Amino acid sequence: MTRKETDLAEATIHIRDHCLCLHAQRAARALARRFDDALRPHGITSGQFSLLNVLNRREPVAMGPVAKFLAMDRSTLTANLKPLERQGLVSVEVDPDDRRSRKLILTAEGRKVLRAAVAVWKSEHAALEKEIGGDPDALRAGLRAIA
Amino acid sequence: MTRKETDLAEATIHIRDHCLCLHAQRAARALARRFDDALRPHGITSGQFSLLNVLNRREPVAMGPVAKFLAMDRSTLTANLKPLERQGLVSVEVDPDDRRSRKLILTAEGRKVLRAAVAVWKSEHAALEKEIGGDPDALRAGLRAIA
DNA sequence: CCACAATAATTTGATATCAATATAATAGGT
DNA sequence: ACCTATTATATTGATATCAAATTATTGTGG
Repeated sequence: MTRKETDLAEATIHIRDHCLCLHAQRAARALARRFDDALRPHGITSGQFSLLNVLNRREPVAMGPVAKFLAMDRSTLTANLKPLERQGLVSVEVDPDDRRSRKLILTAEGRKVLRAAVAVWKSEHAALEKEIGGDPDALRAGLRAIA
Repeated sequence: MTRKETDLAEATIHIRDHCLCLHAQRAARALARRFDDALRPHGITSGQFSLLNVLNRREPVAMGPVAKFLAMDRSTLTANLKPLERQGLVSVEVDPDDRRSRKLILTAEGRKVLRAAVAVWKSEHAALEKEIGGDPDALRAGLRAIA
C-alpha cells in the first residue's frame, strides 16, 4: 500500500468509529424500524406518530413552525401530510387570515388513533430506555444540541 | 376539555420533549442536511459518503455485513448502490465462491472521491463537535447503544 | 395604486427507506 | 443425486427526504 492509501485506510476507520452523522443515521433507522413495528397494528409509522403528536394542539398550527420543530424541509412535510389526510387523520385548511398559510388540524379520528398510539409509545419507550441503559436525559440533550 | 382530552394533551407534550425516536430523527435529518451541503461539491451525499467509507477495505465485503453495520435493510443497500455504480465509484460483482453473494468494491475513482470527501469530513466534523459542545464520546456511546 | 420583494406552500425529480415478495444458489438430509 | 430448507440478493410499491423551481399571497417603497 502506498502512503496515500494507508492514510486513507486509517482515516476511514476513524470515521467509521467517530462520525456522528453515521451514528445518528444508524440510530434513527433502528428506532424508526422499532417503533414502526410497534405502531403497525394502529396503521401508522413512527414518523406519522411524531407528526400527529405535534399536531395535537388546542390552536391549529401552520406548516412552517411544524417543519421547523421536526427539523425537516417544508416540502417533506407537505408530502408527509398526504397519507394522513387520505386516512382522515389530519385536515389541511387554508388560513382565512393569510391565504398563503395552512392550518393543520387533527381530526376526531386522528385523536382516536393518536390516543391508542400513545399507549403503545409509553410501553415501547419505557422498554427502550431500560434496554439502552445510561442516562436518557443526557442522550436527549446531546441530540437536541444537534438538531 | 374532557378528562380524556387533558390526559392526551399532557401525554403529547411529554412525548414531544422525551421521545428518543423523534429526537434521533431530528438529529439525523439535521446532520444529513449539513453534511450533504458540505459534500455537494464532490457530488456525493452524506449517506453515500458513509457507504463509500465502509467499502474502503482491503478485502471486498458482501452486502449482508454492510447492511448490518449501517443498520439498514438489505434492500435499501441494494438501492443505495445503484447511483454509486452509475457514477463509477463502486463495482458490484458476483462472488465466484458463492454466486448468491456480491463483492462490493470501491473503484479507483471511488477512492479518489472518498479521499477528497474525507478532507471535507474532517473539517466539518471538527466544527460540529465544537458547536454542540458536551462530550461527543458519550453521545456516540448513547447512539451505539441504540443501533 | 403599482411594481417588486418577501413569505408560505406546492410540485418535480432524484435518492432513501422498509416490508413483502420473488429469484437464485448453496447446504443438508436421505 | 434429489428434495427441501436456508441464505443472499433483487424487485415492487408505498412513504420519506431534500433541493430547485413554481405558484399564490402578502407586504412595502415610491
